[in-house]
Parts: sequence; structure tokens; C-alpha cells
Amino acid sequence: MRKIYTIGKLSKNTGVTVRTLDYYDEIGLIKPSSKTEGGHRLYNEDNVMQLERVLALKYMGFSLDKIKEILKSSTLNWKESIEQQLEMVKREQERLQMLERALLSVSYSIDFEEQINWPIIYSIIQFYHQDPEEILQPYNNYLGREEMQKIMEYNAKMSEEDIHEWMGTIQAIKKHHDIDPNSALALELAQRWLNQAEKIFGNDEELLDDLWESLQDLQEGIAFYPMDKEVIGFLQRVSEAHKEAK
Amino acid sequence: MRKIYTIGKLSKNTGVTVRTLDYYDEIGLIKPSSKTEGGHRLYNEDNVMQLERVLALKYMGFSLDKIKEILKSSTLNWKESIEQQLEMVKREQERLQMLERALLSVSYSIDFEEQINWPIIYSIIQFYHQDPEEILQPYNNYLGREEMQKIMEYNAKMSEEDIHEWMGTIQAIKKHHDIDPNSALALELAQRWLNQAEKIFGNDEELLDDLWESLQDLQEGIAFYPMDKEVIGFLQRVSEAHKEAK
DNA sequence: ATAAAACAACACGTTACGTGTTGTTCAATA
DNA sequence: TATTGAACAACACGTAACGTGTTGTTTTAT
Repeated sequence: MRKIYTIGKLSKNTGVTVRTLDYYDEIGLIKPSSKTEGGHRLYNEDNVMQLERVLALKYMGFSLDKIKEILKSSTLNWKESIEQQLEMVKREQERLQMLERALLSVSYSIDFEEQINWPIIYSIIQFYHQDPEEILQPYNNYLGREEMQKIMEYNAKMSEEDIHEWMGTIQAIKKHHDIDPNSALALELAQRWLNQAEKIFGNDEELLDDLWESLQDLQEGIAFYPMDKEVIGFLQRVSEAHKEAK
Repeated sequence: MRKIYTIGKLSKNTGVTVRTLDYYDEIGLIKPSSKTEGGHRLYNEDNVMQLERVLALKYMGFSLDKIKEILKSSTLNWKESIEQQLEMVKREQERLQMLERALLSVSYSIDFEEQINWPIIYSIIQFYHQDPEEILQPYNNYLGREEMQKIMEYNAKMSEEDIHEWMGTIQAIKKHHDIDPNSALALELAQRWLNQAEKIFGNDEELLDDLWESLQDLQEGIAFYPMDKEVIGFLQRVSEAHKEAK
């Protein structure tokens, strides 16, 4: 029993709008198998099958143009198309990762500052805008290949919670950066920073030492929130004051 | 020293095309502060600042319309916009997750079958198309709330490798589903399936038992590759044959 | 036979510009 | 100062995949 559908029936059966079927006809993606004398479109079961395939490919994220191409081609090209699509999806996922972190950082920065601090937003975006490899480039002279690799891994593992805490600490230091390095509060802040850094970079003392050294030279830090010379200078002063006190 | 830029200079300094600045003027996003007698646009430093902000917001994924709205509003609305954007990003990430898994599954299915098996593609897409909660609905009568929760977690943790192996096993069973349940090959296949299942669902024997029970009743399985009655029937037969042999 | 429903074909709108054209203004040079 | 080449404004059309709306025609039910 061969079934024939008018465009309206096909639309109801598949959930695809009439306009869409109209459009698919127009671009030559699905041509109705026949027409009535008056010119109304008639779809047969082959057409239904074509539509199902188109919908499947559309779900996989292909453009209608690509779908037309794929449906005409052989299995070999199929594999290639799917691989390409997979790569596209992975790139998009990475982009969204960066975007999510940037948005979180901006959100936290508004929490802490209680207003919009544009320079910080710019630096957050600049940080996440470049691809991960590039971020660490300034450290090239200070850190080895493996160390950079490690930092990347630790960095990627940071949770929302971690980012939040980290930003809170930096923010607190920025607020009090001019207090006496010998004071209890100064020590507490430095301790807090160190704890956080250890949490992020594991208990890898050596890595942390190398990183700290490079930070002192560069006067500008990695991380999701600008570790600028204000913060680094503060940490230096507290560290020295603490050493002397010993 | 107030700097004034023509559209071309501003374009060169910021990397934004002249056409884009033209467009931003047209939609009222960035209006040049003044014009020459002849009508050429002149941008001042305020305009440069506006442009920097627009670019920052654009990077965060907002539409130009939303950006216009945000730049006019207060800090409060800012928070809300960013939260919304974050939710959008998260939804999109979930969608891409599903999409990636679907594409991987289709890719593997082509590997195994060496041709395009449309019904399998449809079921893969149907599986990933619904939201995660809905997938487990048929099991509602068999599994408790916590058990379903666990399955979801295990499922989400599956790596590419896992999916690949799983599909390979199911595929192999489908190829040999009519062999003697007492044969060595049958036992081996069933063993392979069990190993895989244990790998995915941990060593949680109880969970696996309940799941297996529900599978036998429903005759259709969860998972990224159709565990249909062919496969389930095969596993049943081998299991019984093995019990008797004991 | 007639009225209502379905349909075809066309047009415009959507986003954030790219690309190209025409006519005008600016800036540098002779 | 006149000229010429570069820069510019303003406009048009194209992009992807349709949604929405209109007009005129065909089909279907009564």
C-alpha cells in the first residue's frame, strides 16, 4: 500500500512546517514525486524517507547545503563529513568553555567590586580570548615545557568554586595592598593566597617556586583575574617582612 | 591631548572594519561625536571607549541589540544579563555534549557496519535528542530514584573509548545472534558484554542486576547503541545455557 | 453548486555584517 | 592653487533557514 501525502498531511505527520517543506522544494532538497493537475505537491514514501534523513542530518548540525551534498555522496565521504563535524563541535565546546569562564569571572568581579570595572573586564577577556597555548607564552623563558603543560592541566581543572575563591582573594589583596607588610592582616592575606595557589597547582612546591620567580620578574600574572604588580608587590613585601622576622 | 579619529584611522587602530563601524552608526550603537562639513564621521575618545565596551560584550556572546540595552542600564541589570548568558552557555554546552556523542556513535556505527545503517542512526538520534531525564523514563517502574541517578552519572562519565568498545560489542553480538548459546563464542561474547557493562556501571552488582531485569521485561535497552530484543534475547539464551551447564 | 479549507507562489523580515558600486570629500602633491 | 588619488558616505544585494503574511487558485466537503 503506497501512501501519498499532500504537503499538509506530511507536515502533520512529521511535525515539519509546510513552509519548511516549501523551502526544501525550492532549494531542491526534497522534490515531491508528483503534482496534481492544479500544481499541488504530492509526496510519496520515498519523499518521507528523504525527509527523515534530512532531519537526522540536520540534528547532527549540518547545513542544508552540506546535507544535499552528503545525501548524494558515498560512505567514504560520509566518514569525512562526520569527522569534520566532530572537530567543529569540539572547537565550539572549547570556545564555550572559555566563554563560560570569562562570564563567570566578570560575574564575580561585579560581585566583589559592586560596580562595573571595565579594565578588569578587558583583561579577563584578553586572557580568555587567546588560545590556551598563547596564554603562557610570556613564561617561556622561565618555565620548561613540562611545567607549562602541568599548569595548563591544573588550570583546566579549576571549578567555579575555585575561580570564585581565587578572585575573592586577589580582590581582598587589592583592597588592602598598602597596609603594613608586618601586620597580621597582611600575613593572613598572603597565607590565603598561598593556600589557594597550592590548591590550584597541587602540592607541587617546585612548580610553585618557579612560577613565583617568574611572576616577580614579569610583574604580571596568569590567572583569571589580573594578578598585576600591585598584588605581586604586596606578596613580595609580606614575604620579605616575614623572612626578616624569622 | 584629545584624539580625533576618522573612520579609517579608528578601523586601523582597533581592527574593526569600516563597514562594521558604519553599521554600528546605522543602528545607533556608536554615533560619531561629530562630522566634518562634508559629512565624514569623526570619532573622539569617548567613542573609542564605547567601541571597546561593545567589543567586550560582543565577545561575551551578547547580540548587538542586547548590548545597546545593557550599555544603557545599571549594574543590577548587568548581573541579570550575565546570569542569563551563563545559562545560555550551559544549555548550549549540554546540547553540544549530546551532539558530540551522537556524532561519535554514528561514526562508530559506520565503522562497524561499513555502510550507512539509517534505522540505527535514527535510534541514536532519538536517544540523544530527548533530555537526559526522559531517556530513563521507561525504567521508572523498575528502578528507584537513586538508581536512575547513578546510571545517569555513569553514563555521563563514559569516554569516547568506552562508547567505541560498547558499540563494538553490541555490533558483534548482532552479527552472531543466532549461534548456539552453548558455543564458546557465545559465551565469550556474553562475557565481553558483561565486562563492558561492569566497566560502565562500576562494580555495583545490585544496580546491574536490577537493570538486567528491567531489560528482559522491556526488550529494549538504554545506551548509545540499540540494545534491541535481538541482543537481549541472545544474552538471555547464553545466560540460561550457562546456568544449566553448571 | 457553493463555501470553506488547503495550497502555490511570492514578498519581506530576521543577524551582523562582507562585498561591491556610485558619487562625493579629503589630503597630498605639482 | 589646481589636480589627482585616497578615503569616505550612502546605498544595494547577499548570507541561513526559515516565520509570517498576502493574493490568487485548487481541492474538498457539503
